[in-house]
Amino acid sequence: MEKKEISRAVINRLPRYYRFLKELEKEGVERISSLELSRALDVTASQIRQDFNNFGGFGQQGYGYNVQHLKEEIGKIIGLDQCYNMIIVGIGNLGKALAKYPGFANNGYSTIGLFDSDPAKIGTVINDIAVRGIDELGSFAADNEVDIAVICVPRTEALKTASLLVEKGIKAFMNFTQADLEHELPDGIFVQNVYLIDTVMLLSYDLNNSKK
Amino acid sequence: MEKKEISRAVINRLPRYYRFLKELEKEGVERISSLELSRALDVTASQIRQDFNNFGGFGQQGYGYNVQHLKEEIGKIIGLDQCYNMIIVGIGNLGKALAKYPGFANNGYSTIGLFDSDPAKIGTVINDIAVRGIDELGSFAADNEVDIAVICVPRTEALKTASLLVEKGIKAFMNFTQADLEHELPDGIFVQNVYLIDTVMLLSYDLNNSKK
DNA sequence: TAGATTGTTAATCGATTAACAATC
DNA sequence: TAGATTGTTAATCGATTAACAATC
Repeated sequence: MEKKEISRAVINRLPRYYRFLKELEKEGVERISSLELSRALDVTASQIRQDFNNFGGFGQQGYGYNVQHLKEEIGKIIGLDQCYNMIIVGIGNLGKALAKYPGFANNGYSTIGLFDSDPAKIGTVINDIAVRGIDELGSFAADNEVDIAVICVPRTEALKTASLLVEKGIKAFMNFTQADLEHELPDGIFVQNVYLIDTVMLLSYDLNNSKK
Repeated sequence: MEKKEISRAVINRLPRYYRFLKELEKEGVERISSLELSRALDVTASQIRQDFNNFGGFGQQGYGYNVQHLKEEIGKIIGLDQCYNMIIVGIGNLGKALAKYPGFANNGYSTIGLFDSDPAKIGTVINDIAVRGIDELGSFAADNEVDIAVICVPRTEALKTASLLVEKGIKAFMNFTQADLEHELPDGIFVQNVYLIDTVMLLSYDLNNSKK
């Protein structure tokens, strides 16, 4: 099983490919060429072929790609042939919104636990799941198979929370705080940050640097 | 005013630099070297100096960088010496959470309008702002100085909504839907996507491709 | 002055694009 | 078979890193 390390740039494009193919499939499109894909996705056809060939190539000369097959293969690479259990820690406005967000379940990510330290929230039910106290977090993580933890606690609590979960064996974090978990947690732990502030800042940069 | 185009990779790092410097400033740190920055931010010292030198260089040989000055200069580049007006369109769970999110206001982004099509929501007040009907969106955008629109409507409405706002002169969009606004809207319009699904997908990829 | 650390040029590395032979 | 389009190699482009002279 000799793998030639696949670059992060390629990986990062996979979800986008997947989503687009899923849509094509829904529309009943059967085949598509790299050129057509490139027009729809605003990348070069060459790049698309290169990307796919990192994984062995899923097409056929003279034909192109079978939409359904390509979708499934990319899904497998991402790991979408499995389901994942998520917990959300910190049921503030954002945590609550994520608990209700249908997109996760629709794609195979089930939320199986919600946690907050506020006694007023503990016991309330969101989307059929009761909020548990943060003191139960450790035991819950130890007793259940949790794949991904969504961190929505206040920034000051983020590292402590994540570290506890790492101890209990959780390896993947979706981080909505400004804490730099990636740098602070041990190697082999995966962190994806959603830095909402950074995102709007990039918009103001663009607004200020376009008027020429 | 000869500008040598600054690469997006550099721009994308600016918010992170800014946030870290802001924190250093709060802690009372006065000066810092590129080497110290590189340790804290997990990039090379060389890259940090390169990045800053795209804008002329803010340091001093033998001394390093003055934290406050550097923070202010990067802030100016991002455009944080100004304030911005935002509107949020689509007050579902996510839209509501964003309306209550303090991070925006804390960084100079004021939310001045909320819009939804659901009559039950219209008139309700979130964070001192009354939700308006979506039918008022066009006139509101025309009558007020709106810099950034946050798109939280259902995906099927996203392009229509954004197009209307483009007509009214809005140039920057923060997009929480899966719609590919970037590709569909005219040139010169800035879109930042927050694809929550893509983010968790990258975590499942990592989970599946680490166990060696 | 000597030491430190930047600014900046040159070297390296990696990712994207171009081109075309392979082949369906 | 002829046409189409991939898989794949080679060329280009851009971003990161290394190195060091400039200078505070």
